[in-house]
Amino acid sequence: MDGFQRRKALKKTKILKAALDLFKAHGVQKVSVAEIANKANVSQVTIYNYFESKDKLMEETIIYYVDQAWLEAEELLSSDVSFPEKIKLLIFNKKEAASNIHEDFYLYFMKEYSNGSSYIEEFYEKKAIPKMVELFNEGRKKGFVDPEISNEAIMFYIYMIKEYMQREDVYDKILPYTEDITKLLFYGIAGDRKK
Amino acid sequence: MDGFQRRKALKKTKILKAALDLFKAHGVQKVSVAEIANKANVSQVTIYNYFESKDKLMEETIIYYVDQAWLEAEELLSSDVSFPEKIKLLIFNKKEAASNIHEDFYLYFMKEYSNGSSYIEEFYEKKAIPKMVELFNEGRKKGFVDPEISNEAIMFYIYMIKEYMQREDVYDKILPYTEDITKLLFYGIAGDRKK
Amino acid sequence: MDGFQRRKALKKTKILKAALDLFKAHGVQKVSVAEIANKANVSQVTIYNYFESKDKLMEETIIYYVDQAWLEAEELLSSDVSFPEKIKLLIFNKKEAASNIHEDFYLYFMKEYSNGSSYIEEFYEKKAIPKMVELFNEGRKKGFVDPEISNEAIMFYIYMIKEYMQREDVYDKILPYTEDITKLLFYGIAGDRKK
Amino acid sequence: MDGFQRRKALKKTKILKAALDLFKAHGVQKVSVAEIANKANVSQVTIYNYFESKDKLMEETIIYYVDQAWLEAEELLSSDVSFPEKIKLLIFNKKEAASNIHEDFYLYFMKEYSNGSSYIEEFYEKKAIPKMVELFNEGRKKGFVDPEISNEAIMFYIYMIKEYMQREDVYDKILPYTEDITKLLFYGIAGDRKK
DNA sequence: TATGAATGAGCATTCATTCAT
DNA sequence: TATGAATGAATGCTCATTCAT
Repeated sequence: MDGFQRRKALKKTKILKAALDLFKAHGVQKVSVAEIANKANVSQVTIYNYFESKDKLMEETIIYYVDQAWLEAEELLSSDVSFPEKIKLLIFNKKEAASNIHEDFYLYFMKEYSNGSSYIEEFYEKKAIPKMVELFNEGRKKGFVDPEISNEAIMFYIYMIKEYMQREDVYDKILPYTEDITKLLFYGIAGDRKK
Repeated sequence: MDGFQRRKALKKTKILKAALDLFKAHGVQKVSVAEIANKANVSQVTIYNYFESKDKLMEETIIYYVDQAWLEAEELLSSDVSFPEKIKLLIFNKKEAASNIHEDFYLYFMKEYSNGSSYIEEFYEKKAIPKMVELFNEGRKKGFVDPEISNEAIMFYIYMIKEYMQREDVYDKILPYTEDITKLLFYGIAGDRKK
Repeated sequence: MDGFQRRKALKKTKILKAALDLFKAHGVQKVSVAEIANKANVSQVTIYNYFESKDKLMEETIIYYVDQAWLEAEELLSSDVSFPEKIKLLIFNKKEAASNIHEDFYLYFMKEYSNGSSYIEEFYEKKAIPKMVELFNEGRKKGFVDPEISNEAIMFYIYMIKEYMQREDVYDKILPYTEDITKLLFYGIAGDRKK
Repeated sequence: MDGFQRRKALKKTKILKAALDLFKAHGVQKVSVAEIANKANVSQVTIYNYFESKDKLMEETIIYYVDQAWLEAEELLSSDVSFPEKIKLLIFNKKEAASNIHEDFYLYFMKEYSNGSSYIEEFYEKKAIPKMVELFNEGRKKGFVDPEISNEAIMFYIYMIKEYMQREDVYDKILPYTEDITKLLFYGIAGDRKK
């Protein structure tokens, strides 16, 4: 990558960062291209030169965000803590890049995901899901996970909780019940019947 | 209620219905007052006469929606099926008014709820929560519910799943895992360890 | 005037009063027909039944106002005070119906006057001007008024000052200079050179 | 000022000119931003880019107008004519930028003035008033001005007449009485009693 | 006669996008 | 490449006026 391209990439990142910050804070719909340009200290047209349209910018912002978030998640998954702890951190760890996402942005993110936008789709298929499956298998080996439950269902479950926790209005309300939620995740509403 | 008022109420309902349909389908922000007026076959101004502003219209639309949804939920809760079946239906019953809500509308709904808008808040406090608590207590009596888990946590859990299922992009994907999800809800990822 | 007509007249007056109050307070342009209807406790349509249009309502409101103001002015002019005192009161007497008129209303009033709307025109010609001329002649007889100055010019002068004083933004600022203004009116910027 | 800025300033002036013309002719409230845009041959949005809002545009238009009017007034005041002639010209000189202002615009102008909008306020304090005081002092030295009358009162008087003359409906009617008005200004309704 | 309901036309303002340099 | 300037289209909202009872 020569100087030109490096500078170009830098500027792109600057724009993506600005966009991500604003999208996270106020949602996609409420943020105008002008605001992003302003925050990134570039002209609106520069944004169009790099990203074609607000829609495309949003797509790339999501990709940028996914990449960042994945770095954090991967670190956690590869770390040396017990299975239950991993699960708990995965769900409640507020440090993650995702923290305090404006719901509106999350929606766009999820839509992107389910729309089959190749990058996100591939990211899940090639990176996120395998790593999670690996985690569950580890959990099964250690007796934490019911062998009869499909990985898909568990994943759905975990993403669901995680996502729910991201919501501004939910997190604080639910924090006091962290223990209960964890218990529910592991043993369901019927409780640990072995005890 | 005389003829005048009846007609007024009818028109109001017509507008609310149109608004609800459109909000559900495309979200609040993407639907213009003009579109609602069009769909309801009234003039924009009539909407303003009845509802003051788009914001207020949205509030009333949410109330209208909650009322409708509650009718269905209450029927289910009062019906003569077993506890597990009730829970399952509560979560997966697609017949409910809520079906296929555009996420954006849901966001507004939840914001309304957490903002302490009196009607919704009161609705939960006075109607929804008591009925749910009653359900859980019944479940506990019959041994389906861990006595150590708080009602709040369970409710959070159920609403979370329910809400998640409402999402256009999720429902179809998750349907095949209905059984697994139900199991997870009841026994968690550890599975029914009593078996 | 039978009961019907009396009630009709009463309602008309009620509307005119409401309109006048609002016009005075906020100007003609900022007051909507709905507000007038509201303040007068009648329906908008009733206003249209009586006055045809907002424009016509305004015309009649002005007439109503002129009639009221004239009553006060006439009383003053017919009273038993000296010529200079009369002039002074005429100009500075804040009690008059006109007090604290929103400028915007005054504009409409003056436009009406200069447009040759028959009533106002006639009012001036038949009532106001003759009375003023009478006053000036009395003033001339007593040596207060230069015989060489035309009545028209004096009238213009007095109306001008009076009108200027009506303006919200002017009255308070100018009050401290009341004496100076009066002197200027009587002796001009050159001052009383006889002294 | 480079080419960019020059063109920008030019366009701004073009808009201000259009706005001033329209405001003068029909008043502020009756003129829509669209009309101004049309007359200035720019898009509405351009106006918003330059002036933020209709209100701000109006403020700047007033400033623009004051500046223009002052240029003419200053020239007159610095010219080599007698004191009485200066006063007369000041009042009756129709050439001035102010000519035939719609009253509504004048209201906004005066409101601006009395609201303490810094520019106009400062303009009066630093420029207009000192120059006028200078004029009066000159008049006093030459025996045209009563030493006992305050500058404030005289200024009030002159502005009042000037303003009154600006009004569309007044000027033509009053023109025949120019001489009388001037006499009244100098000697009051009592007349020049020295004669 | 009186009125609640309804409306077409208009307004200030915002925004994603393109033009011209 | 980068940008200041410009814009068409749309939006929420208001108002004087008319309809229908």
